Amino acid sequence: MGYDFGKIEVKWQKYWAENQTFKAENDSDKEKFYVLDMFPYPSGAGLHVGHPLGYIASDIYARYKRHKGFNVLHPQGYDSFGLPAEQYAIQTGQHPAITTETNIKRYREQLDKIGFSFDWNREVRTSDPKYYKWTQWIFIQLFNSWYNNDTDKAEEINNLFKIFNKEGNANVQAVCDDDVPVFSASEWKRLSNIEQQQILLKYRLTYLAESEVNWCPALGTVLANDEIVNGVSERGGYPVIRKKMTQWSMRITAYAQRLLDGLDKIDWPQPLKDSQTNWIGRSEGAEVKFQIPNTKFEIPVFTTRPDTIFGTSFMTLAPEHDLVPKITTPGQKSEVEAYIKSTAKRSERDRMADVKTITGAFIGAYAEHPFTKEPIPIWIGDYVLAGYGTGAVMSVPCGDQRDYDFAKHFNIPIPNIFEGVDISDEAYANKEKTVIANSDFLNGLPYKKAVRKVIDELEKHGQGKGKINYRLRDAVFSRQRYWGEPFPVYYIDGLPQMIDENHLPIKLPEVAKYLPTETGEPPLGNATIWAWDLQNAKVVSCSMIDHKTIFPLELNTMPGWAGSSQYFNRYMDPHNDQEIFSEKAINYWRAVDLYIGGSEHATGHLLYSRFWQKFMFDKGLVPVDEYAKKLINQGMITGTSAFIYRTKVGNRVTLVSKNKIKDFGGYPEDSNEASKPEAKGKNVLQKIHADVSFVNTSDELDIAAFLKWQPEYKDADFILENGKYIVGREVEKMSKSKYNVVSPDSICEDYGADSLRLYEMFLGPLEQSKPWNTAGITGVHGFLKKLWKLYHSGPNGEFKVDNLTNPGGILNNPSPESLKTFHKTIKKVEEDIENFSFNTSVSTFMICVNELTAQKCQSRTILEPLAILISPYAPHIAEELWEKLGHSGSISTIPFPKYNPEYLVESTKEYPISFNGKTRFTLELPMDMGKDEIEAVVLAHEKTQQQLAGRTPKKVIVVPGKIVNVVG
RNA sequence: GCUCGAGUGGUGGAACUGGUAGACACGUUGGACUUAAAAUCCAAUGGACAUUAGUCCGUGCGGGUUCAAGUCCCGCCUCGAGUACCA
Repeated sequence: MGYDFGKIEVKWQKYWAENQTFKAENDSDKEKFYVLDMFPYPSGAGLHVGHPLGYIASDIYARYKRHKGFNVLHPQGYDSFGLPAEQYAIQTGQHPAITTETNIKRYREQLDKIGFSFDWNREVRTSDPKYYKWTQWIFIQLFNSWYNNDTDKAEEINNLFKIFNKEGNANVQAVCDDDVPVFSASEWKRLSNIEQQQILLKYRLTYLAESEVNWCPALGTVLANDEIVNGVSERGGYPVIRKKMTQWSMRITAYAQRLLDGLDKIDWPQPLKDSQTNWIGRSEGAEVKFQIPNTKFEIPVFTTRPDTIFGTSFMTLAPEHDLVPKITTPGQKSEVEAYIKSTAKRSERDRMADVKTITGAFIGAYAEHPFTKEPIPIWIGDYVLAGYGTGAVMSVPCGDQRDYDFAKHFNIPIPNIFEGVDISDEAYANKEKTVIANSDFLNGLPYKKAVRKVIDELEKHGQGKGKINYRLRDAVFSRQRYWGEPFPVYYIDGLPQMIDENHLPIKLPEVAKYLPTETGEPPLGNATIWAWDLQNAKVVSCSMIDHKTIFPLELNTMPGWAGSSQYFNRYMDPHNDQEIFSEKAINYWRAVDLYIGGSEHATGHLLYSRFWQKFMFDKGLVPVDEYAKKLINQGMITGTSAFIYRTKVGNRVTLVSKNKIKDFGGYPEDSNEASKPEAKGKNVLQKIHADVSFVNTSDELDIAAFLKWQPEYKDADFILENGKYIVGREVEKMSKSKYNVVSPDSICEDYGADSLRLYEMFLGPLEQSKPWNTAGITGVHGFLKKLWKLYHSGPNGEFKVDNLTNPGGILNNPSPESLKTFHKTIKKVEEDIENFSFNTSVSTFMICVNELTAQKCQSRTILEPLAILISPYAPHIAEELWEKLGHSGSISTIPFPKYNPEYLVESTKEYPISFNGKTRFTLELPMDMGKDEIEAVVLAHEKTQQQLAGRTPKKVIVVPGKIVNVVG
């Protein structure tokens, strides 16, 4: 009886589903362990073999932890709001909910075939109103909060309101908009309700504000930076302009420092931490105020080099800076306006790509140096970004290369304030070696001391202060899309109001069209019913808006990251319709113990979700402020594309086999030869992707199948080698358009899910990216067959354990060498799982089974625990063998075997001995011999004596079990 | 440009704190069993000379530390990922 993986896998998958084998309880005496995957977006293309890599790794770990006696939470769900479903809807009119449902079904089928131990009772979908009710709920909590820098946490907005009533805002240390005026309690009370609300909005953790976005008028929507190529939209090639729009934003900047500090507490990959650190971009320096004489204006700038303040020879503002129109002199007006117009046309990307060209304009105004009181000309230039710092810089050309280049270009003086440094060719930016000169009270001071001194002086004169600036910006939270969470917001007199929590969720309305309306309103503007009836607390028809009891609703939807920022906590109590999760559930599960997912979310999801978690922590809703203790980034699995080479001979299309190209007098179009000028007019062969499913493991193309797929080559000539057409191979990203996609379904069908699981792990280290190559799977598949055989040694292939009652059939006493083999394996496998070295443990299994087979191991004492050991990796075959061994029920919670160190002790061990790194011989010594004893034996050894030739050894290096080294 | 990571056979990759480099697997070659193929099993497989027994060279390049370096230090080269006028 052979290894019939198909039958076994169907049987056990059905068993697990029927018996709810992997259901996690919120009530358990066992210790908890939470293993989380990043939930997938269910795309129409289905899964390819690259997708489940992380899921397999986390599944192995989850199953291992179950064997170790933990109550394991291992959930899965779908991040089902998103662009592709909406694009599809725009093209076909098909409702995104329908395509999403279809895709989820397909995903589920594919996932089930791989045999994951997910607790599907806890499935969540971000597009499900029962789920996004709580996304909307969190939004309301954020709206009702402000960030108090004194207590360093988020607090109720009502408290702020009370403080304003009592004493105004002079003593409030809050993270808020820059333009909040200082007011007293009496001034506050004199404000109208609307004015008060407008001020509170500047403090709320989610707020409405004008921000600059990439607007594509033709598409009628905002585009992200990566949706724009060379200044035009990626889709359609329409022009994109930068435009100010009123948008919802999240005040993530309030948490910048805590997001940085938190990184020290969590076990995440260093590169990922680095990229978050980078993204937050903390820099220390000072804010300096420059007055503009004879006006009420002052320009604050941020600088990391306040020590160079006496080197300031001009100021530069971002072209979009608010003050520019106000302070430009009439004589410069036309030039300045022309410049602003020309920069506004350039997209962010253009600006980035073209950093070499120096442009700018003098605006005619002068600021006053805070110390020397000398006039400083004010320029605008697009090397200064509106969104960073204050959008203005004090330009110190001797100390900053960009300022230097700008000064050179516009003939602005470059005063030197560094001692003993030549700045005739370039700026001098080495802070550590800086000694300041020509700088009044700073002369002779090194960088650090000078910085401190300047900040002291600035503060004394009210001209500035020490400041920490962050690169991180508040996150824009509005999208002009249909397929996302609606905001629980309506407007009275243009002011946003939260819908009462009791009326959530606010469900997405049906719309006629999924594109934004022509007036620029988001798709929800196309809904026939989409307004808020305050009295009756329900969504009603647009035509009835009277602004008295019926009010307009927010038409934007939330961005993709909204739904994924708290899903890990919702899994703990996913069916709770009273609370986002119960206190009991969150206090039991607390945090994710192991999170596995891709590094592409480093500065998106993984940052936003940490932000929300910290907010939830401040509100006392969660017990920990970092939700994932350990995180692992699995690498990408790339595809191995296949190419055919096409050319024309006369009028005939000719396809040339790879190794015949040279004989044919040609070369592939991307080869070195083809790029040389002499290649012109020579025989350059076009490379065309062939579907990898028509290519066998020896790179031979199945011509018949290929022609069926691409009938246009029916009449082509094939130039073969040895009767075969050999394709070219290249590693590329796995993608439909490259015809190199391998689906897990076909692998499961041909080799089984257990082979797929083992092979994905065997391919290489989890965190590395590596190419898929189906050919190699025969190795692990062969291993599973050997494993099966190990348990089936009878002459007719009957199960070996059936012979248990048959005298002489089964030896219950394993041989010492089998015990050694097996206990060695337990130790290694356990260590490997704990270190996430899944690839090497697969090798360990292979060695183990090979050795046990060679040793003719027939012992139940070994074969039983071996099945457990292997079950996290290959659960189906393990369950089947476990059953054949006479057990009922699932193997999944049977305790993991323990190794006995006694079996690992070797009685003697060969110790290689070397002298001066050259001469080597070995001694056989008992394993348990101590250091001194070994030394004595080594010295007494005849050969050692010869080698030492009468000299006394300086030292004997002993590493028990490893090596002995004698230094003569 | 900056930050991080990686360079080991024909290929994917092993090698724990420096301690017999190339585990395990793919591929290739030869053999067994077969009418044949598949499947299975056995053997060889870093390179060069010797082909019994051995010797020398080998972890991107050049130095260094050490009895001993893939591993540690210094200087380069190449590739990959992220980020980009951040004042």
